[in-house]
Amino acid sequence: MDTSKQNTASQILDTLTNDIIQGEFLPGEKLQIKTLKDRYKVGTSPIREALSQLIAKDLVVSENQKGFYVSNISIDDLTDIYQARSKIEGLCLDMAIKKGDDFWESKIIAASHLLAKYSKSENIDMSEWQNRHFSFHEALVSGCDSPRLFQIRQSLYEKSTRYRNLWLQENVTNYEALQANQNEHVALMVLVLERDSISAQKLIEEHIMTPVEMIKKNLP
Amino acid sequence: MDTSKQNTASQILDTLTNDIIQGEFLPGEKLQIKTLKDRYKVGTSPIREALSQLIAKDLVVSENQKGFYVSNISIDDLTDIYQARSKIEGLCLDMAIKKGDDFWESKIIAASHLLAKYSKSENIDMSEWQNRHFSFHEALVSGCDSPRLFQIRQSLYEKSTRYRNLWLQENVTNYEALQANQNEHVALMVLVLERDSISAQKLIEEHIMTPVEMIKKNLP
DNA sequence: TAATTAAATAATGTCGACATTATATAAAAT
DNA sequence: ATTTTATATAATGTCGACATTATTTAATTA
Repeated sequence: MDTSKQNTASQILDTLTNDIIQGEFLPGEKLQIKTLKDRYKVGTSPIREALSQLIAKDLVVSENQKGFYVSNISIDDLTDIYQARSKIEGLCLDMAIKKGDDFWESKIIAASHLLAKYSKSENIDMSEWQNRHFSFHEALVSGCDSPRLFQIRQSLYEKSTRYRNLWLQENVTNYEALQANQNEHVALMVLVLERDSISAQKLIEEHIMTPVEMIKKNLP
Repeated sequence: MDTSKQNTASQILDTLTNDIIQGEFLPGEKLQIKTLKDRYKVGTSPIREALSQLIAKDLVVSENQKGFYVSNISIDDLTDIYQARSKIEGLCLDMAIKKGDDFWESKIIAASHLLAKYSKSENIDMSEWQNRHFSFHEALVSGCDSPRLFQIRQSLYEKSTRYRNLWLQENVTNYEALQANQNEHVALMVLVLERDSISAQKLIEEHIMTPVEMIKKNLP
């Protein structure tokens, strides 16, 4: 698909997706057609087409003749998403370790350096830290050449991000937690470069599950 | 969502999904709005909303101002889907083995019996065999209580079905292949009931990958 | 006053119309 | 004859209108 010249529906989809993930629209909130039309200054069709795609992505639910609502959140769902995500990440990492080449290794080392340097720095801007964190994990699994697994990974990441954002809004970063986190990253890289798939898989699963308990406690 | 009183868009989605998976519309085929309106006797909106959902489900692609097309197929995509499917099925089975109770075990034994009996029978109706085959595999993973993993499993199954249908149309079933297949089912059940997760996972992955080579050769 | 019913208001889901863009056809040029 | 340009045709994507269904408000009853 050509993304340079999108149609209105696609633009609305991107914006709405973002607005939901960023918590602009809260879980369970009604998405009234008229409100959305006014907000985004477009007609009925693009709104409904975007909402249709969001239904397929599980970010929106609809009831016939009653309209559209942002998908609800729950502790069970949070746990399920993170658990599934950790397993999928494990699969991706396993495949990456089995198929990754020199170029893949170098990408990991580069990304790790960027993350390590920033984690040690004085004033940490969380947005920048998240970029580097994201890139590091992306690098780890980049050797996995399964488009479908990647797509699943991305979709679950998106869903988990919504939960994380609902939590982050009211929480500042904890320095010690960040350092513990960073130690795991280094350990992870070592295991991956040693091609120790079993241990790496185990660690990445634990790593991803780490924030779950904290998010649970802080869920609105 | 209430499925008893669906709206037009949802009905069209179901029908269209089926028509694509069953090969009523072929890979790469253009899905012209007017044609679909005439075929299903509805207006523009429900058609476009259904197509929007199919885009999110990867069964349809669209290009701005050029319209909608059934997603293309390829050997690479076929392989990727089956590979991802086998891994996901492995995850589901692993979790089922770890969490399954007596009731789950009995469901497996019951489904296995139905499949075994039918596989030995004289005149095998493939549609009925597929039902029982499906139910057996469903029973195996039914102990897995992760909605998300199940959803991913279902989504990949749907995609693989399209490939299988494109192949099945021109192929009759091979008796020996069916018996070999059936032997695997029995072995699988034994491993699962013994709670031998590692071996069961290995076998299910191979089991799912079995038809890939044959489908490859017969792809249109 | 609380519960029930009726009327009024508002929202949803579907439709056909229309402007814009792409494609097919015909005319002109090399 | 082939390429290029101009014209005609067709399809897409968006819009507001409207019938249908839900929700709110007011009126009626117990």
